[in-house]
Amino acid sequence: MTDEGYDHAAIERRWQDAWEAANAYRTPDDVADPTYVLGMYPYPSGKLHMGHVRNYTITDAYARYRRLRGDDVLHPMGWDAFGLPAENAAKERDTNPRDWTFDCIETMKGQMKSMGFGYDWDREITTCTPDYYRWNQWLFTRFHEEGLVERRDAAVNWCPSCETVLADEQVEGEAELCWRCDTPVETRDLEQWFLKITEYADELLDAIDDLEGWPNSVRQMQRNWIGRQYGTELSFEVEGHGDVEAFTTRVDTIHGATFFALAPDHPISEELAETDADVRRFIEEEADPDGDEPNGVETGLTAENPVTGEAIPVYVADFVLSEVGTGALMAVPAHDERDHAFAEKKGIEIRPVIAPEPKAADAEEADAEEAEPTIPDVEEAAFTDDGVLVNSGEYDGLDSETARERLTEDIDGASEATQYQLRDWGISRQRYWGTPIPVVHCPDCGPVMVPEDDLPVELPEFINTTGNPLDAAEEWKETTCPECGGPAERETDTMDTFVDSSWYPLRYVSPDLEEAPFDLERANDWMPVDQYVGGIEHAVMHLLYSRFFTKVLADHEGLEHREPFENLLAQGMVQLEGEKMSKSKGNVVSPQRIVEEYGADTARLFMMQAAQPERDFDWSEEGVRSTNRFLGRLQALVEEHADAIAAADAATAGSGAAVDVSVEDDPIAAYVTDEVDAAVAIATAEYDDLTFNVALREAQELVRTLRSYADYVDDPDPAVLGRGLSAAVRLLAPVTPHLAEELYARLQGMDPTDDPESAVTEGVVLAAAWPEAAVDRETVRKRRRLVENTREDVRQIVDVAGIEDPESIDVVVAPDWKYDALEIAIDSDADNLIGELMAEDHIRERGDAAAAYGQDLQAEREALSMTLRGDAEYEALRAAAWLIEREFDAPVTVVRAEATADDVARNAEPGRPAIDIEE
RNA sequence: GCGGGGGUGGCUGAGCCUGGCCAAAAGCGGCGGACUUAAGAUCCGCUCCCGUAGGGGUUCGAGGGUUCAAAUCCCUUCUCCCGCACCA
Repeated sequence: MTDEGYDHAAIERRWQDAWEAANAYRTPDDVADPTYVLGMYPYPSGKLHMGHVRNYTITDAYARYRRLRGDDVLHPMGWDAFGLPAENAAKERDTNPRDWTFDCIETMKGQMKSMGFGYDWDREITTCTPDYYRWNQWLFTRFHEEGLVERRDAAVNWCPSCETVLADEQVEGEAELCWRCDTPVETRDLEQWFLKITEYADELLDAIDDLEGWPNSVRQMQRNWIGRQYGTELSFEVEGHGDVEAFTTRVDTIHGATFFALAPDHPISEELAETDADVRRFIEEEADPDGDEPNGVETGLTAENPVTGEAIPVYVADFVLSEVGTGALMAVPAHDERDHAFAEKKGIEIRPVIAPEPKAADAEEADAEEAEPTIPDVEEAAFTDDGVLVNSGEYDGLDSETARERLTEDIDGASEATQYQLRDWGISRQRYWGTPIPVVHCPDCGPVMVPEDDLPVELPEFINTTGNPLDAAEEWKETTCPECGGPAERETDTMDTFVDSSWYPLRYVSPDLEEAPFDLERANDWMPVDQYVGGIEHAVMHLLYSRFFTKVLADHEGLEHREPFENLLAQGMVQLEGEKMSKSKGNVVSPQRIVEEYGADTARLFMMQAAQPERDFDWSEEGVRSTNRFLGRLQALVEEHADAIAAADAATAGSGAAVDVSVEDDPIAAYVTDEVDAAVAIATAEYDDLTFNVALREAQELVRTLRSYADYVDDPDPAVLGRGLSAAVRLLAPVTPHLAEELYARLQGMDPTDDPESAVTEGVVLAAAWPEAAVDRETVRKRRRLVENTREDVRQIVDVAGIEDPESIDVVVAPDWKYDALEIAIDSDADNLIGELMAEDHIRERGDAAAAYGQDLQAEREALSMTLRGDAEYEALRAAAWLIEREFDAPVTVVRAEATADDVARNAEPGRPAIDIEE
């Protein structure tokens, strides 16, 4: 690097030390309602990767921004410290998960500090400490008391490689692979602990509509996951087996049910397998629930259709899933594609009972004899839409929806039923490194909750074994029953780590509290999290479980919030050449290297200005270098002028207070002042929206303008330049905090290298206020457009007219009466605009000119919009005149139309000055 | 299949909700110029077509429609991406 580099290492170190010494990011317990900004806490895997850096730069930038705006901010960090990788790593390295985890935490914490993330480390939480996980246990017992915990024998997803059970959510794709190690998942029957999240299924689903601060994609994914369906539950009597429950959403098609199907693991199927060799062979060998082809075997039994009394054949079929509905279904080949395929294969009758709704037009034509529905041809393909019933006896002619209601009412034992795809949450894991489930198994009393006073149940020392280390910890396992005092054994399963993360935002509120998981009163004040940021991979699991926990805590613990996260941002990926960075692809860019080479500020700024936070973007070394150069130039610019600025007026320049510059005295300074306001107005709005990329572009643009000013003018006004630099530095401060602090101190005449203490205590951006803009965005937009259009017009004229070397350029701003006329035209709804205009004396006086302009206005009537007023346009153009002079190397005169010759002024309109160029 | 989000100038990508200063931001790439011994960096322009005074023409996946006016609203259609899925 060259003359433009700056000593990022020294600067970053200096300010990181300063912040730490000043405890700058501490949020005291007594603040009323801080803005709660949270990034998803990381799993301490060893090193920070780019995804982390992006995630936490977003939250840090937003937290810093809110702080500069004067908010109290809560911005904590912690560790999702339980989990399988620690166990595997411990085995590999012959250590234990605890030491390995804490090593990782130390490393990552150091990296976070070197990135300059401003966390309240006094609130740090680490889920693998008894201080934290005791509350998982406590919550488990509370859930139990409220009837939200269940122990049942369940077929579970078992990963043979991880030797543990997985939640449904942790099984990926059609191939059913373990989310961690991609091993095909097997099924096992085990006694498992479940949290009854299904009790909250309706609320979890319905409340999604109100999560307006969440991305639609995530909301939709949760809706799908919960998968609520309304239908009918009814029973078919299967000969020899009594009533068998089936669920259907299409009871209107029941007259077309031509067979009945059972899942291979349905109790009846299993019973049949014992005596029927064909059924057994099918279940054991042929059934392939993952295959595309529906397969099945006839049982020889029949089921009685509860409506028609008809006896239909019963099959065991592999496309029937025991987890869906009741594991048994009435099949209607005519109106269901899957049933149709199966019926075709087995030669089962396909009987249409729904016809398309006759078209309204047809109905009218055939009015007299009532439009007969046309029975669809279902031999080739099923007709799956709703329609009108046919071949359905007394129900003929009803529309599907009405028929469903009527049939559900009429059929004996049938009832409306709701099905969910959401299952209860199995939290048992046969692993060591997690929260021990606080249960004791007594031969006499059965499973007994560990009493609150005996919590936490702490993990024993790690034992390196192939199975579950807790099972091998004999001494630990042996205990007495809390109820009868007899000998008993501890539960050896631990909890899914998603339990830990389901309530951790609450723990930050009172991380050291010993009486409860969280301070209720403060949590009520501080929650919910105002802005949550993390990866889309948690769209369902973590975010759904957290919502569930929050609702339970609201119902039973007095929490006054039912949702944990008000606004959610799912950040995009950091890619390299369009591909996700991953170790296996070997295309990983190390944040550490970037920080060492360019500094944390460069890394942060590059990431934030590269793209909107929710978008994927490509890492580019070139982009990083150019960002680094930008910071170098900014630093040099401040350095060059700092002394003059500080000397001129430390109070004014440093604080960025309004500077009084008139266009008359110093048009260029006025232009710069306007641009400072413009940048502040826009960047502020963009920071509010978390569109850092736009905000930062504005800040960078401002620096460019300031540099042009300093270069173009012989002696730039230190007050003007100082105000601009001070604003620019603060606009960048959320993203490049170290350099911002350094430069802010310099602008106030301090030398942080000589006098770090006072620079820290007096100069910090942290203590400064966000810059204020003297204009609104709309004015900025109009002003910039005017200047830009005018410059472009001059260029065009010069170009089209072939003017080689302009002698002088006159810019004539329209007379006030035209602005008045424009305003009247916009407000007016009169047919004859000219008449209305001529009613104004001062316009009528203009004679032909007024009539001509009136006609123009009339012609574009609907498209008119208000510009700045004449004097504002005049000022803006005067201030910008230097840009034109600089470009064409010719003097530019900006005048009002009143002060110039009529023939030129005639062309001037609001928003569009007349231009006259002398060759 | 169901649900969600897209298709914009050489590329990336804003705009679309709330129609009109939108031939359409910004960045990249390309071209020209300034600076420099030179390169790099930086700065100033240009980058759909035509045009000797700011003009005109044709564009925003395709086709229709609404409107004085459509990239923006409506309908149809093609296509890409993401999530879920033998879901009863």
